Amino acid sequence: MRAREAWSLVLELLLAERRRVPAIAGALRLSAAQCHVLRHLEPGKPVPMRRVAEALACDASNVTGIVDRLEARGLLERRAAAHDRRVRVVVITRRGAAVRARLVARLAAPPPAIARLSPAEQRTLCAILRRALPPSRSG
Amino acid sequence: MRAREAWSLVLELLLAERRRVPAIAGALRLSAAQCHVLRHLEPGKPVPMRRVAEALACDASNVTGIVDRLEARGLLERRAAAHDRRVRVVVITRRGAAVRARLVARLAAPPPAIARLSPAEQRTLCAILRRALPPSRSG
DNA sequence: TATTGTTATACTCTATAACTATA
DNA sequence: TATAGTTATAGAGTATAACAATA
Repeated sequence: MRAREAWSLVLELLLAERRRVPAIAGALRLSAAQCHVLRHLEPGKPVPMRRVAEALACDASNVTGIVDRLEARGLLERRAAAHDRRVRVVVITRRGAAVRARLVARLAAPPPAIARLSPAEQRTLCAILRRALPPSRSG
Repeated sequence: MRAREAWSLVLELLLAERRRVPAIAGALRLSAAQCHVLRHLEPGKPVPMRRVAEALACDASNVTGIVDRLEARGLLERRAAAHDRRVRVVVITRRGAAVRARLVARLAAPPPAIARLSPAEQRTLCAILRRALPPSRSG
């Protein structure tokens, strides 16, 4: 059973890259949670607050403050939902989309650990990870 | 170049397992940062505060509070270092070591994504990740 | 009655700056 | 002068509980 060893190696990689998100976030004057929200908001696709809370995997009460701060910077907007007046949806603004694009680009840059692998190893890694991850997944 | 794709898949796995550490921490009534500290402290091996800060990759001023709370629960102790009276070292207690053992065991349990891979895939994954990770690494 | 979003509250992590005691 | 640890401070994330508006 190599599952434990494989997992411990993944954890190690995870630990090695632990500062990556905070560092990229900081360079864009964002927090990690704010990055998650921006990343989750595709331009032109409104998302209810409740869905944002699920994406962040945190209590809904926290989303109020996180969205407040993003809205104050003009990176997203709150709107009323037509079908249910209890619901408020969040939409990324043009300015927010520009920040999001930079964010996504920086996150996508592979770290040294991945870059140092040979093309063949990278292909194999892709194949295995595609098998490992559940089929239904959202960025 | 599959590096970007491989990295995006690793990020996805990372995202999928994002709640793992907080969840395990919470079950042991610890924060994520406190878990990192306990994990870093091998029984019988004192570590200077400064090294703890490096392990957490945060400013040294934060370590004071984190260690304070662990010390208040009797999970570790502060001691004076013999060679340099400015330095204080941290040592895990017997009680702390017991909590640490449970913590490490739970962290080590492979998640579904890894467990669903075949033994051959797991072996290959191990081999690739060992190549990816720098040789000098500490848990 | 149940759900959505908010507010109030309390705790922890985080960085920066200033301080002390050593070196 | 420089370093190790602390304190003070401010800002952000987190959970729980209570609340108003709506379903």
